[in-house]
Amino acid sequence: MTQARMITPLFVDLAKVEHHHQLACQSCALYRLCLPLGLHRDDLSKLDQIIKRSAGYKRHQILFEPSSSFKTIYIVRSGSFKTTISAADGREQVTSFYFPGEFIGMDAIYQQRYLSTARALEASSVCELPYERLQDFSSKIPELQNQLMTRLSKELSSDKNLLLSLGKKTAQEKLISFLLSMSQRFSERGYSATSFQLTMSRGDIANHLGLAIETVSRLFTQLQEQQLLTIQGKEVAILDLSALKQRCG
Amino acid sequence: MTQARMITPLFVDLAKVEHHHQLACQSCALYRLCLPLGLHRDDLSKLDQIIKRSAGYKRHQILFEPSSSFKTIYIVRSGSFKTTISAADGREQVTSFYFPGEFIGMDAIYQQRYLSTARALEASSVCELPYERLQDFSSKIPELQNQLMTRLSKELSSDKNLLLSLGKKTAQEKLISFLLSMSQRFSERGYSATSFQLTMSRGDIANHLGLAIETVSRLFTQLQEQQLLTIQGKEVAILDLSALKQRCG
DNA sequence: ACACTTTATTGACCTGGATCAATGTGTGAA
DNA sequence: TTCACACATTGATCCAGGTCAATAAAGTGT
Repeated sequence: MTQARMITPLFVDLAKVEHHHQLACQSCALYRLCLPLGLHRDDLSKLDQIIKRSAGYKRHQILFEPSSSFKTIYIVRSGSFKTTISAADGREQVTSFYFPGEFIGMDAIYQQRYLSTARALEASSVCELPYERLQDFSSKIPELQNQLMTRLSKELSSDKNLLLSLGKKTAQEKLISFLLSMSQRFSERGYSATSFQLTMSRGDIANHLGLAIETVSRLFTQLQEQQLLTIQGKEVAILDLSALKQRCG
Repeated sequence: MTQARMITPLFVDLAKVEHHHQLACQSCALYRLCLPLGLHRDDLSKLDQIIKRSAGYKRHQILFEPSSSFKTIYIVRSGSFKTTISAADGREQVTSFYFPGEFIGMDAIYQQRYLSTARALEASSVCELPYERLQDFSSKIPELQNQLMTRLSKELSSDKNLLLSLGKKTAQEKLISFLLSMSQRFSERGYSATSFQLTMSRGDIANHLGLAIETVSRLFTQLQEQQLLTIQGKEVAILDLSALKQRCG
């Protein structure tokens, strides 16, 4: 989500205000995608007071890991993150990518312990929601409670769709599904649905989809040969969105 | 979860009361595993009034599917269920199995539409929680709200663990992880951790783990040859639990 | 007890994608 | 600008697990 790729006004102000850590939700460019949506004006300003705007995270910097104590749910403010879960022997699975307005760390509510490790994919920043205070608030503000449940349920839905990909789809279908999901998320954020910059490496994509790096690389080449997209480095241009939709299973 | 396999007092009364659809939560044998845990006596009796105890479902009967309108979250009262999610071309992925005390349908909160199809694996029954009324209640009862969030988060955790299995584990590790998860869930419910009856078919297990039926069958044979367990039909006896734990990755 | 259907096992063979290996292409530090 | 190192592509080969095929059990209804 680099500044260079912005094509609509939604994020125009983000660069300017990036350093104003205590910017109120009401004037945040993410308002339409974020938690406060649907909250009353005065509820929102109360919520505002418990939210801490963090300093930035650098590429590869850890936001939390299983050894961190769970106190906070994070919302991406700018940039992007990945979460990974580890097997006993160190094998890792990239479970999700997160973009502005999305919540990270909700799987820690059960067990009060982060299940996964979250790392920045690029220079990024987050808002921190102290979970205990969020609980207090949401018992007073039904709409907030509703938002939290909806977000949890949304993550559940996307994990279940990924299960379908991992369990039943071919390598090509997996990669196309992934690209379409990226396309949709960029477009929801006011960027082009057909031309965007991936923030994760080929290795991250391959791992996330249960494939080898080489397979991902070959598939990109193949999709280019079929004139469905172009890709150079991290820059993707989708040439035939509907053809891709037909091939994703 | 057949009556024949009960070995502790936890479920002793369940057979007798099975037909009392309006049995109160307070006297339900599932109390310790279920939603009401931690609720005050009077809150509980209020909750009781919005819960509907359903009639039974037969093996293979559908509890809900994506075309059903979302109004209800279900809790398994007896028996077991599976949920499947479908690709456009009809391929299905078994996303979860559900046992007594577990919640089905939480992925429908986002979008207000069931994402998956839920089917009974055996003769089963559920409690129905009308979601709207549950929302009203949980804004008055913080502990209930907390329970709901925790359940959502728990399902998120187990889905993420399944992602790790599907993405990074070998066929044998997948099957062992699955058996250990079953073992734990039976044991939480007062059944033996080492001797239990699977309620799902080989096909369901294979599908859930992203394997072919034949592979599952061969792996069972192989694990028997290695003296780690015995299996005849659906009856499993784990002979060396700790050896299995070492091999699940 | 019977026939009939569904589910599970076992063997033989095949293939999609992994692995191994070599080379090419950024990209950031000094 | 150059070095150094991480990341990406491409080709050759291999194998875990899938597919196909043939029985064998285990349910299920009559």
